[in-house]
Amino acid sequence: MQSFNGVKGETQVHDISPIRAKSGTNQEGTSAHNRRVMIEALRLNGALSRADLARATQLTKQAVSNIVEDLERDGLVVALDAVRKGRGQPFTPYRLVPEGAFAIGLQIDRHLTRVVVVDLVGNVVARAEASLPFDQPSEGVEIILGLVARVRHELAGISAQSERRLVGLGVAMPGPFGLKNPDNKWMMPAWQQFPLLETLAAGTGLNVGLQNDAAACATAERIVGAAHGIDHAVCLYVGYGIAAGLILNGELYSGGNGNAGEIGMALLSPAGPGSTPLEHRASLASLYQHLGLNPADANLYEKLAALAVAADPKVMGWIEDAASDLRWSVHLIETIFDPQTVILTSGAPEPLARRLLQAMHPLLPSIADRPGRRLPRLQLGTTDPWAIAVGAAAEPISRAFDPRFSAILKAG
Amino acid sequence: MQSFNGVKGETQVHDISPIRAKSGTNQEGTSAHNRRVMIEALRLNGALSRADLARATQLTKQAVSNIVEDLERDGLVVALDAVRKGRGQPFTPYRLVPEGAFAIGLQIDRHLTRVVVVDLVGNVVARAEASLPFDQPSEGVEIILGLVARVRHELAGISAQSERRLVGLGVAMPGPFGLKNPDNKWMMPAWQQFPLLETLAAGTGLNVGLQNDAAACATAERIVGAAHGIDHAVCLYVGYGIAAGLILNGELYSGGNGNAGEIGMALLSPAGPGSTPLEHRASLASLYQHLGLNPADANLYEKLAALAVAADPKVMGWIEDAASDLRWSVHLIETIFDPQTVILTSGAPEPLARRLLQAMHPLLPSIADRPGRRLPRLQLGTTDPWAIAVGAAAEPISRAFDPRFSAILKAG
DNA sequence: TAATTAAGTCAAGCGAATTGACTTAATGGT
DNA sequence: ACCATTAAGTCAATTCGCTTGACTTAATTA
Repeated sequence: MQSFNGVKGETQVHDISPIRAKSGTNQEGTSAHNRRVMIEALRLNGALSRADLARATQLTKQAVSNIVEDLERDGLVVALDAVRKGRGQPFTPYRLVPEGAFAIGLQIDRHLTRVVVVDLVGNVVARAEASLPFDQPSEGVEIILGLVARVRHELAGISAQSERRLVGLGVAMPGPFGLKNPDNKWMMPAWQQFPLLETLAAGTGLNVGLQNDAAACATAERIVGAAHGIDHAVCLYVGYGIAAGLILNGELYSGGNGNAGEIGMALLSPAGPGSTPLEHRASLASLYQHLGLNPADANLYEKLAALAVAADPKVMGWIEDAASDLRWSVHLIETIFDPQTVILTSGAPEPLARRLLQAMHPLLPSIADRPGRRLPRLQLGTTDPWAIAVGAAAEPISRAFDPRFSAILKAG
Repeated sequence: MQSFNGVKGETQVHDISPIRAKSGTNQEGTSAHNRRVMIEALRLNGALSRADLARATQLTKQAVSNIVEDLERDGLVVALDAVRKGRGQPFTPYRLVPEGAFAIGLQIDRHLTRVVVVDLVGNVVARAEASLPFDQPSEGVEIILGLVARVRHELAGISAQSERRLVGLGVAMPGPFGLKNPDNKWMMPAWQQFPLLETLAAGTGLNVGLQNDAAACATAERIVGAAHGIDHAVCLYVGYGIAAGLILNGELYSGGNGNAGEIGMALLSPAGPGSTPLEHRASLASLYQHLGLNPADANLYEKLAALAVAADPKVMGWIEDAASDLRWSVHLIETIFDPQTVILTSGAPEPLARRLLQAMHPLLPSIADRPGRRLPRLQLGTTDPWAIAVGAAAEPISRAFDPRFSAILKAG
């Protein structure tokens, strides 16, 4: 018997280091998973009868009946009118109750913060924004807590229960996080050093989670956008910086340290003077610089929209250059991830985003160019500037209600 | 109430399209998962007592006891001598029984095929190889079935039970799979068109699965190599072609169509004449061409080893060029995936691989260059030419015994 | 020698899905 | 108009696998 490498399966009796193992599970995990599966099925299919749910999830009618009854008692689903269709007893479809759960989403951007409240199905039920001091997080947090209190108050008006149904607060801000040299203008260094999550958790009493802005965009696309029900999608987000949100196997992928998809810092060639980070070329920051605009300008959005509609030559020039890099980025993403589709999202006004999308065509050949494709290789996602805040809010909802491996396991 | 995009959560009562949903689960799923967790814990930690297992998996002592008893009866684990350590009753460590399961791994390469039998802990217990006609799969399959029969016969000599304990046959061959134009010399077009898996399944009576060679390499690294117990690792495989095997969240990631990681076809710049596929520059095929060697040469391996040891100038020149591209590839991989480590593996002789690894240093700066790192950014994996076959065999073992989401769910 | 610590077993309990028979309420064929 | 058929959904008993809490065993330490 021989091993192909030096690393044999030698038996070491007892290690000093902590034991590495995944958690086990029990009936609670089973039940939690099945509840989540029901919710996801209703989210993806609109409304389903118990019999439909049983067929779709491979559970017995009886199990489904019990779970649906539970969910109904918890106010997460509601029965619609019975439907007669063909032979047999009429069926009673169930659908999700939007007011069954809420989450708060917080986007922290360079000069601006947005807060939204999103319900179980992804509708925005309250929103608020304010400008933010770029380098004064302690002041900024006060502003944020004020906005959160405001939307919470608004939420309280919706129903008496709604406060009880808040599942968490999701934060989205530019990454990457936790690096050595945070004196990088893309990363909002002052905010990264500040104990943001702890302060927000203490100030709101909610569970707080963090993602980068591209991840939030992908999360938003998955809950209410182009990635709805798609298990392998990459969301290319062109904002002030540029990054990719990765939906792999139906879940957001964050990497070993939460920085997966931060392609803004990717160098564009192996070496030498042409070796520029992607962020310096294909990002709105580069566009602002190209146009000599001040990123803090309050009318920036409208100005850009007007220039894009008018096909301003300087804008078109930037588009052409950026499109070249982005076209190649899509090629690389397709080659590396083999996704079902790539979604282009942007903080830019829609006319600009559309022109950018057009300029990226024709796409470079890649393995994505395969026979029998159904989804487009590249499609436009949302260009709503609130999308990141929505995605931030979608994360706690997804954590609470979507089927996922970790939800089955004990503890953690 | 408003939604940030056109895509509202409108309730459609009953769709014609099939209902999309994940499977539910039940106690069988629970139990299957817990068994797998035990096996993984023993694989990662060598030998553990029931009490250790209970602590590590968060299950109760009693549950662990029952499962261990089951596993012991099934011949998958065995008790070692009791150990006295500190106060309390001595504990009885358990370890995996290598002969508890076997799988056959098959590598199909351009001019060669290798077959191995691997046991539960990753030891190679039988091996065989033969040369293969590049473009005659129907003949080739006969040769392969002959080799498989041979190793199975050898396996039968190990124990009476061993044939019953064969969990499957894993195939590894160059990808990508299922593209439009399979008249590409890297992809072995004749083999891709041939109904290989069906023929092998019929000819062996075993479950058959397929991966590309880089994925197999990553699977091998995970079971017995540098990625053992690491949940986020990318395995960069430099063989005749080049590709990456992706271990994400502790599982191999294959993408939407099974072609994730096939970076050989990645273009090295956005456009223009410099836009070459990576495969044309950083692969052994390019080295053979650079040296004027015939890839089918039987002594290729020894020749390359000798040239590398002697620091042949032509080889060193290729190494320098390839290292530049690979250094950049590592940079991109780190930026995109944020893995805990990148593993360089190769079908090249070890001296050549070592020189290549050295030439890749210093690495380009990236987000992987973070404070508090424990693992090296880049490390050398196996250079054993049998590694791909081992990885091919490891896949069915992993499928049968490793904890994974899909193993909990009902049905297939 | 007695107290303490820890591994591991025993037996009853419990939660959640399964099973199979049953009820309800439609449609479609004669 | 009637009855067989089809399908949704319920009822009650069962089963399966983890949990609970008390108990046993066997070592170390004071």
